[in-house]
Formats: sequence, structure tokens, C-alpha cells
Amino acid sequence: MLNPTAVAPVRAARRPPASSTQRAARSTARCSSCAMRHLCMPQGVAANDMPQLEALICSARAVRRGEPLYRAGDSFDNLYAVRSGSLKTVMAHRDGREQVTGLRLAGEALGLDGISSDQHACSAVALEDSSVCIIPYAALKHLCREVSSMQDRLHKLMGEQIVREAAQMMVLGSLSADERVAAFLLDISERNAQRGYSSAEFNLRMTREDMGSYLGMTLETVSRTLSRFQKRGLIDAQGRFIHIVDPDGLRKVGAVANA
Amino acid sequence: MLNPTAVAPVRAARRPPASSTQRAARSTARCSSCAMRHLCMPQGVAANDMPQLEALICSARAVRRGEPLYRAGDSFDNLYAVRSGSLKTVMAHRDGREQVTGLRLAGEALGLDGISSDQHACSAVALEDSSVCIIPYAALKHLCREVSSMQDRLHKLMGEQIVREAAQMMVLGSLSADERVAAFLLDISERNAQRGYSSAEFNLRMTREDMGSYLGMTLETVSRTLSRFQKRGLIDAQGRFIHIVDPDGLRKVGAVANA
DNA sequence: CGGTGAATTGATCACCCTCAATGTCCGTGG
DNA sequence: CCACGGACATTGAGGGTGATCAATTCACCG
Repeated sequence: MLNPTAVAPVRAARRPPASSTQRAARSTARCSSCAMRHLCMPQGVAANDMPQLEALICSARAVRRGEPLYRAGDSFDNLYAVRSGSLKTVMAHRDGREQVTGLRLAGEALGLDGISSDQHACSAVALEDSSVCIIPYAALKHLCREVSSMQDRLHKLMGEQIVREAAQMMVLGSLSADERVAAFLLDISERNAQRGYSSAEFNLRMTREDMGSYLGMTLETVSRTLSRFQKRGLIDAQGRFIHIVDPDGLRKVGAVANA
Repeated sequence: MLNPTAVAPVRAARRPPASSTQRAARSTARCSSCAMRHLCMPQGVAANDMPQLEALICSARAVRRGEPLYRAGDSFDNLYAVRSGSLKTVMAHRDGREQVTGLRLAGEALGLDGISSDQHACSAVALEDSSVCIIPYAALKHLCREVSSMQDRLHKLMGEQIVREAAQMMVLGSLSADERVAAFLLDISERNAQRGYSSAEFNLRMTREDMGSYLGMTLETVSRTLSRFQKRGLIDAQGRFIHIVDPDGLRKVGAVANA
């Protein structure tokens, strides 16, 4: 029921498990055992390509909670795949205001914001001690010219981000506060399910402020909304640990406006 | 001062000029004279590649005002480059609510929303009689494997859209109504300037409702905001025709909150 | 000249932000 | 061990921004 990696034991893991910093060597170890292989290496690639791919594109890096994997303005050299943990992407307005623009869970790709200008447009900050695969962009590009399935995979990755961001624009532009929070919880839930984890229980890792920033509302409104959802029996929230009790009810939030 | 194509004569062009429908043949004429060549064909491409590229990737299509170039759910086969006119991209929630997620002016690329799932995730609707270059995606992909500068161009195109959408998420999530409208006007102004048109005067083509949808507010609030900007001497608006009088003043909107 | 779609402007109200107090869980140090 | 400080979360009270509802004007067009 509980998933060992994605879902921490209930009410525990306020601090991430100590093992997570050791799981990924800080040096550039090959990640031939990388759980994200399917991301770096699509099924379509011939088996005999494998060794060269692994040699070429996969090393690992650990990022401590609160530390940046990269910052806005950093030169863009690598893409990343989250191996364990989770990160947020943050964009800054020139007046200093910041907003969370994305959330990446284990298995998801990171760093595409740097392709357009050879500089990262946003920062990526670890929400917990995490580890990422490093994929040198130059090498990946070269590979994509030789292996068409790799090209497809990269294109889809970028296309998915484009669609995901457009969907988030809809969330920010069209939905009420209740609907935004519900949509967010369902999104996380589905992404967990896709990766084989529990869709019902998870540890959000972000603060209420991060959530609010991502959803275009204040932390107080996030907190109030979660409390109301709890009273309505839609979720069971203990701080950052969320249990989705009634997913269908969440999906109907806003549609009916009452129970 | 006035630009012949981007800026229509003041107070005219409520209807697009009749010539615009003839400018682009409805058949698949080669666009060897396509003004958007730089988009399809980056400078880096060797001259002797040119003929094959033109033969491969460029035909044209006209789209009447209000008509869709493609609809959400349509199978994805082509990318497009706007040759003349302008289009909006629209995404629909399952409950039927729609939101404008993007605006494409002449010279800009369109259709990347279909890459991730081989189906378009949003619809593209012409804001005026327009014409687009058709770029078959399969052929483009093939070309990108042979010509590295073409690969770079496509990647940058996708990367730019990713960054642009993230920036729009910031607009929707962090800015006040005044700031959103100001940011929008400045964005259009800069995009016009980049394409060699006037940054001070342009015809917006969208309705107040489209603008509001794109900016996450109601058409009434858009209208009121524009009126207030006009009273403050920041702009001079006559319906959809906008003259930016004080761009620096627009940039300061929200920073000081008063004149 | 009436009809339609779009834009403007006004009046009212609700949603959500702001400010504030309190509570909880930490890790740290007395 | 308990006290303390800090970060985060929750909850309340009040106010402002922008939505909603509505009326009017304007341009275009059949």
C-alpha cells in the first residue's frame, strides 16, 4: 500500500532518510543501474547501442535539500533526470518577485529551460535531498542525429513540457482557488500513479508557500482550502503528508460548488 | 513610421485588407519567396542544401479569420510558421471552459503542442485572414538528423516556447491586472520590434475577451485598465488599435502603483 | 434603419489577500 | 531535561481588487 520510496512512512520523514544522500555518489558515477534508464534510453534503441549511451550520457549528482541544481543565468550544458527526490523550478521577475513554475518528481526531466538561450531561464532547487542523472546536452544532440528513437524521445520530452505548461496556464487563468488546489493534488496523484507509486498517499515536500506560489495564491489560502477539503472528507492532510480520500470528489470541486 | 503590414492605417482595417486572402494561394504553392525563410532555414545551413529544403518543407496555407488552422485532438503532422496575419492558440478544459494560451504573429512558429502525443493539445484560430508555411514534421525530423544547424533551430524553437510559457505563468500567477495588461502590451511591442515593425503602434486584432482570457481576467477589467492607461497618458487606444505613448511608464506600472 | 457584435462604463458583491495571533514541530543550547 | 528560537502551518478579522450583472454607446452590415 505504502510505497517505500515515494511515500514516506506516515508522520515520519520530516527529514529525508539519511540513506538518500548516500544513494547517489557525489562523484560522477555511471548510472548503469539508474532507475530512470527508460528516460535516457528509450526502448526503441538497439541493444548494442546501450553501452555507448551509458558511457556518453549518464553520470549522477546529489543535491541537498534547499540547494540549487542550477540557477537562472547559469550556462546551460546539461539536461537532468530526477533519479530520487524532487525539485522545484523557480523563475524570478526583474523586480525580485519569484514564482514556482514547476515541480519535478523522480523520473521526470529537468533543465529544458536552458535550451533556448544557452542559459537557464529559471532555477532548480531541491525540495528534499535528491539525486539527478546528468545528460550532457551536446552529446545528447549528437546522439539524436544518429539514433532516431532518441530524437523522438527528446522531442516528446520537450513537447510534453510545452503542453504541461499550457495546462498550468489554464489552471492559473481560469480556475478558482479551490479548483486550483484540487487540480494540483490530482496532478501529483496521477504522476505518482504513472511512476508506479501510490496515487492516494504522498508526501508533498513543498511548503504551503511553494504551493501557493505555484498555484498563484497565498499560503494562507492554500492552508484554508486544504482544511476545508479535509472537513468535506475529500482528503486527510497531516502537514505535508496528504491522503486523498475521495479523488472523484476532488474532480468535482468547482463543478457543483457544494457537496 | 507606420508599417505597411503590421500596422494598419489608423482606424481602418476593421476588416482585413482584401488582398490578404489572395496573397497566399489556398493550394500548396512553394514559398520560396517566403518571408519566414529564416525560420524554416537557419543561416547556418549550407547554400547547397537550400533547394532540397525548400522542396521538402515549405508549402503554404491560407486561414480565414475565425477559422481554425487545427483543432485540439487533430492528428499532428505539421508544424507551421505564420507568414502573414496572426493566430491565437486556445485550450479547453473538460468542463468546456476555454482559455487563450498563446498569440502568434507573423514570423512565429506554431503547432509544437502536437509533438508530445501526436495530437494537437490546443486549437489554433486565425485572428485575421492569415497565411502559414506548412512544415511536415516527419520530414523536418529527418532533416534535423542530417543538418545539425536545423536541429539546433528546432530545439531553440521548442526551448523558446517553454520559456515563454513559463514567463506567462509568472504573469498569471504573480501580477495584478494592471501589470498583466502592461506586460502584455510591452510583449507585443517588443515582438513587433524584433520583426522590424513599429513598437509604438499596432493593431491588436484580438477582442477584449481574447485578451482577458489570455491574461486571466474579464473583458470588462481589460477595458477599464486600458481606459485608465489612456487617462494616465501611457497609451492611446482606439478600439483594437493601440499606440504606446509612454513605454517606460508602462514598465513602471505596478512598481510604484501611482504616477 | 434596425440588428448584431464589440467596447465602454457604472454599481454591487464576493473571493481572496493582507495583517495578525496562535499553535506545532524542530533543533539547539542552557 | 526543559527552555528557547525559528520555520512552518493554521485560523480569524477586515479590506481591496477584480468579477458579475447591467445599461449604454459605437461601428459595421444586411
